[in-house]
Parts: sequence; C-alpha cells; structure tokens
Amino acid sequence: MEKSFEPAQIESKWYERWEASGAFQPSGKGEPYCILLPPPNVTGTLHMGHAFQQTVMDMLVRYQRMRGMNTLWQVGTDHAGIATQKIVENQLAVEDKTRHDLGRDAFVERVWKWKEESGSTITNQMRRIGAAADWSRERFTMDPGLSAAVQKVFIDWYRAGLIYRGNRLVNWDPVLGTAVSDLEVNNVERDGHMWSIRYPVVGSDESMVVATTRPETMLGDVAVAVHPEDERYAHLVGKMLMLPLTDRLVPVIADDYVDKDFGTGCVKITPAHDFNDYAIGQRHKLAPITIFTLAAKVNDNAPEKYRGLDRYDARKRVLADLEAAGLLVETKPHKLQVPVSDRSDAVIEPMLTDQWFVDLTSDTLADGRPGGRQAITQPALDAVRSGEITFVPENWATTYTQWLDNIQDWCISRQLWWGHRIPAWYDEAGNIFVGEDEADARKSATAAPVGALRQDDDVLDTWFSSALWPFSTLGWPANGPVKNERGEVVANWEQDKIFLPSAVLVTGFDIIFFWVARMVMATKYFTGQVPFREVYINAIVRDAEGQKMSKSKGNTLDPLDLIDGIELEPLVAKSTKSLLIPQVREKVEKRVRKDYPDGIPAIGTDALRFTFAALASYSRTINFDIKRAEGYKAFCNKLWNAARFVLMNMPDESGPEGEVAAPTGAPVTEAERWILTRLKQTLGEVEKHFISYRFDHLAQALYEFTWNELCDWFLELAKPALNGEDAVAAASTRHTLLVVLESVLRALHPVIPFITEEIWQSVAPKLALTENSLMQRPWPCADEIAADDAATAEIEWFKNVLSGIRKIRSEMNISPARTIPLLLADGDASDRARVAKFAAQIAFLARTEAPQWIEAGTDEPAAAAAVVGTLRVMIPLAGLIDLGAEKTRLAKEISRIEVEIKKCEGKLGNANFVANAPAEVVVQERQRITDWNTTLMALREQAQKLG
RNA sequence: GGGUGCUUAGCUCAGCGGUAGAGCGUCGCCCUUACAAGGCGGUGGUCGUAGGUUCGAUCCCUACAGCACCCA
Repeated sequence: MEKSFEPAQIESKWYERWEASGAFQPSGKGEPYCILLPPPNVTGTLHMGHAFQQTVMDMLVRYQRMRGMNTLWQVGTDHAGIATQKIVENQLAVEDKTRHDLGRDAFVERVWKWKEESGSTITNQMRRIGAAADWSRERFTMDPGLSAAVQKVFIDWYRAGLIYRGNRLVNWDPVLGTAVSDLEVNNVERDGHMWSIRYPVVGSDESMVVATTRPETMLGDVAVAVHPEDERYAHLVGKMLMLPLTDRLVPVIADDYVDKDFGTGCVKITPAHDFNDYAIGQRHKLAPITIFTLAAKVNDNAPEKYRGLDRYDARKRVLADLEAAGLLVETKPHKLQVPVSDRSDAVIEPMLTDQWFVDLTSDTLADGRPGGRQAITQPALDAVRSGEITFVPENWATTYTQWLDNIQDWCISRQLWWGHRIPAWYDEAGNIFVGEDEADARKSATAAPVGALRQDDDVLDTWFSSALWPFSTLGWPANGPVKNERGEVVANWEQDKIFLPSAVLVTGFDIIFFWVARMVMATKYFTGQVPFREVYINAIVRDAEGQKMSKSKGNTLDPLDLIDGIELEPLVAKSTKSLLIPQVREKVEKRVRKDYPDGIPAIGTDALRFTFAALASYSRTINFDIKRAEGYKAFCNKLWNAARFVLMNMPDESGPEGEVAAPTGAPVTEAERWILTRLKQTLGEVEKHFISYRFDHLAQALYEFTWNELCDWFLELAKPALNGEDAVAAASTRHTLLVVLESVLRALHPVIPFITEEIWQSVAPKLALTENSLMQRPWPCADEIAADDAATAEIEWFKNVLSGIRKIRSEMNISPARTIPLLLADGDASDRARVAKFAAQIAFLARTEAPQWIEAGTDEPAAAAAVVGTLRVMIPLAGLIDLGAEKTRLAKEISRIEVEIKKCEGKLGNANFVANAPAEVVVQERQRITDWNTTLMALREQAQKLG
C-alpha cells in the first residue's frame, strides 16, 4: 500500500468495475427496496445540493443492498421544459435567430440534439460521487414509455372530468411568453413607491383615495373596495366613482378582504392583473378588464393614448397624467414584494389566459361523478394523515397537509414547444377533442367535429410528467417490456411493480408541493398505492457563513472541484465565466480570491461524502465548511494507515492465497474482546441511525470507533501483543485485527465506498473471503458479535492508568522519548492482577520500566501520582519532576474533586431531591460521591506524603 | 399578517430533564519504526434574554429579542 491515502488513484478504478459487474442492478432476491432519484434537469450540472442528496440516497441504497434487500435505485433525468428551451433559445440568439425562424419541428429537433450532447453531463458527475444507481434503467421524462404514461394520464383524467380548459388568471412570464408555476416565481423585495390616487364620487363633492404600488393597472380597475364595517365609507358603498384617465365608472363595493387600517382603507380592484382582486371580482360578479397584451404592453381596452406602451412606460404616463389632473395625492417610497420569474428574471404579470387545469378542488362534478378534491386531493391528504406516508423530520407533514388543504386547481399547460404536447384538438367551432392521436380523438368524440381539427399548440408542465415518476419508470401503463428512446428495454410493469411503493423519497423541502404532493396524487389515483412510505426532507446546502450559494455571490462550490481540487486562477476563471454584469464579475472574483487564496485542495469523493454525512442532522440547512471536509480527508488517511499497519503485521508465511489462519476458539486477549464489544455497540448504533436517518450520528459513531478506539487503543495494544512472547496471543490478535478491520470497512462502505473497497481488496485474501467486491459482502451485523463486559472493564481500567501516567509526563514536561520508573501503591487484589496482566502494555505504551509495587508500611520515595480507584500510580520525582510543581498539580486536582463532591453533597443534602428523584438517580449520585471520596483520599494521602 | 425553524466553546455543529460534547482552530511537548493529513497533554462555554413548571432546566412552558425560510 502507498504510504498515504491518494483519493484520485483509487477512485478512478472502482466505479466502472462495480457498474460493469451489474452490482447496481436489483439482485432479484430479498425484499424490494426502491429509492427514486428526483430527476435532475437533463441539461443541468451537479451542484452541492445534488451531491449531498445523492450521497444520502447512495448510503441508504448501499446499506440496504448489503443487508440483502432487492435494491433498485431508479435514476433518470427531467426534460425541464422552460429551462431547456431557454438554453437553446439563447444559443439561437447568438446566431441572431429566434425559435420562430426555425419553426416548431426544427426547433424541437435542435433541443433534442442539445439534450443528446449535454444530457450525460450530470449523470457522469453522479458517477464521480459514487452513486450506485441502476443506470441500465435510466429514464428520461420524454422517452417513449414515459410519454405514453403522460398521455394516458391526461386522457384518463380528461375523460373522468378531472382535467378541464378554462380562462383563468395565471402567473404569466411576458418575456418567455408562457404561464409558469408558482415554484418558478420568486417574490423579491424591491424598492418601489406607494402612490395615493383620488377617485371622485359621481354626483358628489366627495372622493376616495386609493393607495397602489401599480398605478398603471388602474386602467383595468372595475371597482374600489372598502371593509364592510368601515364607518368612514359605509355611506359610499354602492355609489359610483369616476375612474380617472378613462371614461369609465366603477362601483364602490364592500369586502372583508380589505384591511381597514392599511393606507386609506380603500383598495382599487383590478381582477385581470391581481390574484386577490380576481377573487374579489368573482365574489362580486365584476367582469375583469384585461389591459395588457401577452408581452405586457397596454392593449386596446385602455384609452388610446396609452396603447402600445410597455407596462413601466404606461406607469410613468399614468402618473404624469394624474399629477396634471390634480388627482395624485401622495407619492412615498415603499418596499414591496415583486413576483419575478425564476427563469427569465422578468416581472410576472398575472394574466387571464386560456389554460388547461387539473381539478383539485371540486367535490362533485356537475354530472355527479367525483370531483378533483374527492378523487385526487383527499386521498393524497389521507395518505399522510393516516401515517401511510411519514415525513422525516415529521413536522414537514404539516407543510404538506396545510398546502393541500388550501390547494388551487393545477395549471398544467405551458406555452412552450419543448415538452409533452397536449393531446387535444379543436375543430373550427372551438370544440375540444382529446385522444391519443387525431383519429382516437375523433373516435371518442360524442359529436362530429366542425371542419378540420387542429392540435393544441401547448405542452404540459414538466411537473405533470414527474408526478408520474414513481410508476411510469416501472413500466406503467404498458403490460410488457418498455423501451427507452435508444430502444433498450428499461422496465416491465408486470415484474417491476414490486418496487412500488418505494421505500423512501429523499428530496428538498422546496418541492414538497410541486413534486412530492403531486406524485402522491397521481400514484394514488392510478395505482391505488402510495409512491413511497417515507419522505426524508434533506437540508439545503449553504456556504460556511450560512449564505445561500449563488453564482452571482461567488460562493458556489462545484462538488467536483472539491473532489479533484482546483488552482486559484482556473477557479476564478470558472466562477466568473458566465457572469455578464461587470460589477458582479468583480465582486465574485474578489470573493473567490479571499475565500480560496490557495485554490481548493483535492479532498476526494470519500471525504466529501463523509462530510455530507457528518453534517446531515435534522437541521434544515447545512453550512458547508471546507475545513470540515479537510478533517474528514484526514480521517480517510487515518483509516488507510490503520489498514497499512494491520497488513504490515501479517505473517510472511501466510498461505498460498495470503490467508492468515484463523485461530480456534475465542480471542485470547482482553483487548480483542474489548474492541469486538465496542464494534458490536458501534454497529448497533449505526443500524439505529440508518433507520432514523441520523447520518451525522452514524458518521460520528464510525469516526469515533475507528479513530478513538481502533487506532488510538486497539492498534497500540496490539503492538506489544504482536511482538510479545505469547505466540498464541499474537496469532489471536493478528486475526482479530483483520476481522475488526474488515468489519469496519463494511460498516463504512455505504459512506465512503472507494477507499473501503480499495483497502478491502488487500484484506479479503487474508481472511480467505471469496467475494469479488466489498459491495457483495453482507452488512456486519451487531448480533453476530459477542459482547464481553468484563474485558471492557479491564480495558477501561487500563486506559485510566495509562492516561494518568501520560498526564503526569506531559504536565511535568518529561520527554516522551525517556523511559521512566513506575511505582504502584495501595489498590486491591484486582489491581494487582490487572497490573500483572497488562505489565507489558503499560511499559510499552507509557514508556516506563517494569512496574514495582511498594508494600504498605515501607517508605515511599517522593513521587508524582495518578489515582485510579484506590490504586496510586506513581512516578518518582528524583531527577524528573520538581516537587513544587507536583504539589501545585495535586492541589489543583484536589480542589477540582472537592467542587464535584460539594455538588453531590448539595443534591444529597436536599431532602426533596432524595424524596422525589428517581431511585436510580439517587443511587448514582451516592455512587459518584463514594468514588470521588476514594480518589480524594488517595490524593490527600499523596499530598501529605510529599509534605 | 399567518406558518415553520434556529440562537450551545473562536468557527461549523451535536446534545434536549439528572456529571456540558465533537470536528476544525488555538496553546505546550514530541519527526516514538501505521499515520506530522500524525501522537500525547492542555486551554476554551453563567447553553440568546426574562419569567414559570420541577427536588433539579441547555433541555419542558410562556413572553421577548435577534436571524433564517415558507405562505399570503
């Protein structure tokens, strides 16, 4: 083995071998255990969030596979309608073209081409982080099978009356020219103004003043609303107002929605361009007036002078005209939430358009069939309320149910070209025909179409196809084998439905509504089953200061840069490459140079994964600190060197295969039985933490065992045993070293697969193991290891003795290289026996001469002492230690213990404590005071002897 | 405005009713033959503030402050 751990060398070789061996595919044996990968954007790249989430999934999958489960990690990518179309449109823009220059078919072809080029980027990156996913079943949301599922679901829901077409207010992106989902809209706080505008009351001297952040929308006002109990305006309700700048009159209406205390208590109502106003308009049966075109320019419903103006130009014009008319009462600065499209940065304009919706809100349809609430929403709510699906951490269930309780119908149409085209046709009279194709649509119609049929231009929301992911990837709705777009068989529902429900969904909280809930809805409706039993909501990865990672801040990290390392200059170049605004570029460069003055060191995949595990508590964010990752690289190196030590100590005369003969019978030494006991405990903890998804505790348990017990104590204890005269103990220790190392490799494998595999390959022959890969080994079960409490007590005693000596050496500044005398006094029979048993270990590890007992009554030389129980462990002062220093040290120790005793006495002296505290707590407290007193007496005796 | 979290050592975080913990950093001594990415030993915290419940509160309850995020 190399002298130190070199991640790059070992990571490159294992992944391909694992994949080629078929180890990532379901074994076909054991209980099914399935995890669905939240499909990343097909043209996307791996970011820290992906790397974290996928590490979590990979740990679970590898663990369950080792436990003998029939494991499927279903992977694939998402066509990400808007994002992908936008990228290709940007490419066209460079050539000074738009998608319309190409036409629909040629454009879509071009997107496919781009998908072919870049589609494997993220999946190859996933391989770098070691994802043990079944790539032979990789799917794409637009492959033929998944498209068939989309079509069937649309048609079935349409025919069940659960999908309808309607003219509704939606989030409209005027730049992209499509409706977008709420998820793609960010509410951003911006500096704006609050303008107060006077609306005169018709036939009166009175007027009403409304406050608005969007004065231009007044051109579409249909009313002014006040609170029904607002006495100031009660007499005006029902009266008409003159809408300034127009020749229209609008009524004053009363509605609870209005906040009396906000502004003047009068609200202008523009139903066509505001969601709240839309609801009020509906309540009061006021027809909305749309005043913008789809490009957000003023349309013909507004007075002529404003027509054709962009919404912001219109605002200026409206304000100027109001000012001129003396109707602008006040202008003051105001912070407001502006809805901004995540995809184009354009300000969203609520817009009345014809869209397709999934009904999620009506109880019963007009014809008596169940409505969407009954058929789709309620079952999804029940699945979580009944506990059929549980969230981890559990409070996310509240988020889920609250959202479903207030759900709106789902707008599923998008005005894009890239996506699943809606299987609906219109005749010349505007009648709708839905079917698999035009012929099927005609066939299923109740009336003959008028004239020619034309297919709907729109495509479906990407989430519509991802909602079907849990069952469409398993082959539904086909009965036989399903092929992907390359013609390879990837699923077969008849066989694969055993993987439904999947075991756990690992995903971010931000898509609970948009994806998680919709998967539950669709899967429940079409298969009658829940899509998964548990939902583990993973934390969001932030930078070390807790800031959101963003390219424009310059605090993003590329997981591959952490794995491979990167020099400063390339890192700067990379971070600033796609930033267009010069100021941002400077800021980013400064930040990168400050944060990584020496670039990023290569820490390797395993250390990165261990870091993710160690940070994965139930907290909702994890702040990624590169320092921490470096610490876990050191851990990998520690493990590496521990393995080196074990292998270096194997006999030369091992068998033909390198096998080290297993001794018959139980391990000989206390140390072996102790480390096996600790291994058993650790494995038990790890199993527990896997069940509760506490990867931080899991990682810590393994870290502590490996470093603080195996390396710090057992390997050290093994040294004298291996080199001692007891050949039986040496042989036994040698074998235990191998067994413990091999077990810990197995236990660590789900977290750090590469290094463990690499080491295991060298260890396996020594144990005559026949598997080709660590991946094929079973999980090291705690139940298979014997515990030995007596041995544990012996080793605890030994550790106390050794620590006592080390502390004296260190505090008295005795050179670690110097061998010193060791004296023992007092103690009981068991101390005598233990000293005899561990004499060689004590001498070796504490660098002392053979211990010498001082019999009671004989004179003691002046010495520094440590106390273990009643035993005094002493190092003579002569030539080594300053008497004064030792007295000071003792005094400090004595006063520390006196404080502890005082605390105990305080509790035990309280009658209420003794009467009310649980018996075992009182007993424990009494035991503590006894132990402290024992130590105190020994220390005092020692102090007295020093004079 | 409604909701959900968070506030513990210099930093990043565990703990959550009965002796305050880890990693990193820091200080001292050591290049001891698995590992200086290391060893050994230290230092460092009235657990956001104020009340309450309890024999006992970092942990439970209430209020407040600050910081996040989600939904309006």
